Amino acid sequence: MRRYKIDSQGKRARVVKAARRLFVEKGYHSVTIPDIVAASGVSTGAIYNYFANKESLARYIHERTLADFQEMFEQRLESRSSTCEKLRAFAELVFDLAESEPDMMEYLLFMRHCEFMQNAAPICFTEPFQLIRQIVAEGIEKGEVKPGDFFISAVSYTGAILRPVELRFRCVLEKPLHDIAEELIANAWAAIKA
Amino acid sequence: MRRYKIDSQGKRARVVKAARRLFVEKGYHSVTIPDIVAASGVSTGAIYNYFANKESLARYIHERTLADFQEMFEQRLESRSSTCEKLRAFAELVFDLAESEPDMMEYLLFMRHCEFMQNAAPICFTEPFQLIRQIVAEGIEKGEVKPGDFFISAVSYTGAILRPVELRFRCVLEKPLHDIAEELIANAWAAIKA
DNA sequence: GTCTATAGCCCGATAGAC
DNA sequence: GTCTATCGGGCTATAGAC
Repeated sequence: MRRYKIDSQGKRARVVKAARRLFVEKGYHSVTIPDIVAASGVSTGAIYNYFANKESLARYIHERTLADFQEMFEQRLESRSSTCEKLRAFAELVFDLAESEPDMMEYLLFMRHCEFMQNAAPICFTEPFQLIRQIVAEGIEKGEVKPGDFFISAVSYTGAILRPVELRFRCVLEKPLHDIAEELIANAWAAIKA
Repeated sequence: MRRYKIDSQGKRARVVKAARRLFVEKGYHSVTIPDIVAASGVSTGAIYNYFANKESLARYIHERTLADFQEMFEQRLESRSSTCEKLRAFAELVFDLAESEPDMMEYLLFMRHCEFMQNAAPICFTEPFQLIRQIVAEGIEKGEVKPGDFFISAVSYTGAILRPVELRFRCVLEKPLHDIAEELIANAWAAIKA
């Protein structure tokens, strides 16, 4: 009852890892199959054994990356009850991933999936960001977030958190995110708290 | 004493306009010369008469777009004295441009210039964003912005302003930016005010 | 399953007429 | 200055041996 395509030497995973790194760095269209071959050490023929074509490889990477992020976010939310703490969980996850899984975080921040999927939803419409908006909406009901449009408050918060991560990757911010995390989280919360 | 290449019918400008739109939409590498020919109504030969190659067209567009933004920003700063008002000038410029010059604003937000210029400075290192940081630093000195690292406060503010613009372009935000501008500016200022 | 070699296609840039 | 037609290069995806 096993999958019909066995990946005995983890080649599939190596291709995925190398390709995501390259896609983020150079953009989907700039990455050639020979590039992926060189970076992963897996041959052209083997790549086409695991993926129908370059586009379906990109789609697979996209889905996996989003699903992994969503799972991590939900896991960290379990122990948090107040709105402030839940939003902090998002910020901390993002800051942690920027250090421990930079490929994943850069993908989420910078990847243009429209280069290979014409009519896919923007990332900010996907589950994790829907969840953020829901948390903010509940925060307004509970009186923890200032009254107003929950959408606007959610955007103000995530903007104040995600922009520093972008600038850290672009080497504009010199200090590691962990050193300035508390100040960033405080600023973001000050923008929307009741 | 005139330029040696005359552009009698504004073809050069039409190429620039069409190419910037296409570059933002599809990314540098996805845009082909035939695409630009179709979108601008200018022939291949004429395009190569005005620009040495595709890359130098992209560089020209990049420089012009940044310089235009910087000029507009400086102009709007002239009448503002307090830190809050200066930062508001930035926010209002960005919101206005998103409506009146969406191509320009999308270019500034989304364009990956590293696709055609390998070692160019990130946009956030360029003059307009240096200026923002300077304004915030002065605001801290004057006691208008809370004490701390001016870099962090500048990033928190611009993040809370630019993210909504991104989401508006991605059609995640349904309301026009002008309708929610005051709330966004208030949130961003709340994040960093003294 | 995995490899190498290559077919077939499309793009950027140019040549040469007007 | 502007056009159309085309060349050479480099890409994706496949063929066929192992």
